[in-house]
Amino acid sequence: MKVTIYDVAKEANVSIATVSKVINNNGRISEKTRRKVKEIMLELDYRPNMIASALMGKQTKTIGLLIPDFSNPFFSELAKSIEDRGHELDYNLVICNTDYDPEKESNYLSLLKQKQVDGFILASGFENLDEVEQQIVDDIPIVIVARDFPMFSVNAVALDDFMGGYLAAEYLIELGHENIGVVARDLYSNRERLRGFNYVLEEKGLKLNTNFQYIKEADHIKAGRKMMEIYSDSEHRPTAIFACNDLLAAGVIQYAKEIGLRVPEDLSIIGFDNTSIASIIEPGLTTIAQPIQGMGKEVMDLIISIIKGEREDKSRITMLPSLVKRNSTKKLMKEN
Amino acid sequence: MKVTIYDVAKEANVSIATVSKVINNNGRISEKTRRKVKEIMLELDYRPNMIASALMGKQTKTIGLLIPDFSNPFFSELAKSIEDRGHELDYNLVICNTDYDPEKESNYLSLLKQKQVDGFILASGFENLDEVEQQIVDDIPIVIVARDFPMFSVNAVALDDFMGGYLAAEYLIELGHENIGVVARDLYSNRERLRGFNYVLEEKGLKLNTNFQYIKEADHIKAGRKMMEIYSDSEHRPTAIFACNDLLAAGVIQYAKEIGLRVPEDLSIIGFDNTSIASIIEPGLTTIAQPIQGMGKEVMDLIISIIKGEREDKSRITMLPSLVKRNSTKKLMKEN
DNA sequence: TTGAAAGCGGTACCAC
DNA sequence: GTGGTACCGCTTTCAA
Repeated sequence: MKVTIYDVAKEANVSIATVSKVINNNGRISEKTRRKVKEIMLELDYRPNMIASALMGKQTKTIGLLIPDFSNPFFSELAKSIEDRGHELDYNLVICNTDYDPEKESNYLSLLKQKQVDGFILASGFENLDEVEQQIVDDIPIVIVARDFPMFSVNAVALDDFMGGYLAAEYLIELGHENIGVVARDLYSNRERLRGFNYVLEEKGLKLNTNFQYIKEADHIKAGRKMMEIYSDSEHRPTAIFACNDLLAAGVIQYAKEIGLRVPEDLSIIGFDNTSIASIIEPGLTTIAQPIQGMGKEVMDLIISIIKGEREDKSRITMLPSLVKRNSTKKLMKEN
Repeated sequence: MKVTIYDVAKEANVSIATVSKVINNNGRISEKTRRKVKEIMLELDYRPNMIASALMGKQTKTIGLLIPDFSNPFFSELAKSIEDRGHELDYNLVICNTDYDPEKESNYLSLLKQKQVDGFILASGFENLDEVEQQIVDDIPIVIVARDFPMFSVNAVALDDFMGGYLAAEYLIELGHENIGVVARDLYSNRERLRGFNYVLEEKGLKLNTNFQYIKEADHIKAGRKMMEIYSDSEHRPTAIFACNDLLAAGVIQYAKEIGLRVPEDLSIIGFDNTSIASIIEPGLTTIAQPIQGMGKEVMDLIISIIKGEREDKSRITMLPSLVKRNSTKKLMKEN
């Protein structure tokens, strides 16, 4: 049978109250009994049952992480960095894959609430924030990561997506491109990137390639391919593409090569995220880097400080993207 | 305040015992009271506190998953498939990234035991199985996945690694290659793959390229590059490489291209796992496919049946690999 | 400084 | 059928 606080108490000739105090390091205990009890705990290899203490209102040291899609390296790398920080701080993660499905999202939310997680980190879709607001009303600590919602009062660690799009456009234009296509999903973050992108274009008196449309496909590689197909079939094929994540960019590159376009000579491509695939594919992908490590750490630190009640006010931490140049982009050669 | 079983009982004018029976669908209850109670539960939006019932010995419906490295697509895809099946069966996953670190492994194991997870799925290193054996003694359900330990009596869902290596060798030899290099880590699974590989070589009277050595580097891409560097610097450069996972293969391809080798014309490469990166990189990677989806489902089903006490005996489910041909391999052109 | 006892929110046995 | 009640293992107040 598992050893409980009673076993320790009996063995040490003290009450369970006393044992509890030495476990939690509080209350007045003589140095002598404290040592004695500690000794017995070691001897019996006693591990407090966290379930029992959670029932008394203590924390479960467990946080729910909702992720839309594990198989996207951006999210798995983000999850890894969050988990890393959690491990340092002694928190575990219940990870849920939501497939961008609102129903799954709210199922998980209520299920994990039943399991008394200390808080939630949402990296998920949640285009509809009603559900989230409800949770906030219920006073569960929540932090949103990698997704910004300027219109809501939620704690968040987000990327400056506008700036990301801005950087991408700026660079492509600097390279001389004027006919540029975008590949994006109809998500808030992507819309922001697009907005930043268009901002620069307008500044320069340029316009987005008219074939632009939001992709629907769930499989990003395929979606990238498909969108590139649309662009390449059009009369005025873009000389450069800005893809709103690395996976989309990979799809674009694949298709471009298949139809005989050289990257970057015939087509420059810039991605977003700077996940591991950016350096795996060929040519190396120029991309807008998200500080994934940093975001993971920040979001974990933020939620824990909220759980511990260390902050009253809501915070929004905005991280800045940066341009990582590799070989998928090149100065446009004027054909004349 | 959260609504408890007492609130429901009071509101429905019954005892908590009755409510409990309704919740768990057991005991004799009149249809009338059952309906009444259910109605009240809905009305009050009552959610049983799983912590409390866990304390009474019921399951937590939570399983610990130990993974060595999230950022390896094989593991993130495996985790995803396990999570998927868990979701269907109403189990959550606490996912832990162990970085192949034995200390982290045992930390997590004991921590999650304190949290009363119903069982463990280990996809982790655990070259040293002492720890695992200890847990088995403690009677915690454990299943090992993607790692076989023929010498231990543990439940497992594993791949036939020997056969994987066998298939790889067979194919390369069929293509006419005779000087073949291997890239592998010193892990049980990799050793098995190598053994299967060598088995075929010997059959054909061939021998592994003498520059073979186990890689040490944690970063698989880099490790692949480094190993390819060793092979290419040697006098008798192999005409084909068998890399024990797709990431290693990607590294090999990168380096090969950088030094001007054409893949597959000058060098054929075959990977292992058939993760998403096999179709992302260029050329598409010929690889030995692991049935990741299937393994995820099997391992989840297996652990749950153990948890439910539906099986007495230990089982070892062996899944079979298959060869997926893409463009990184080619018939050897005899130079004469 | 220590310990008795009242919970926390359920489950399950046993009377009625 | 239904309800009283003793737990599960721990925390916390309060008295001694």
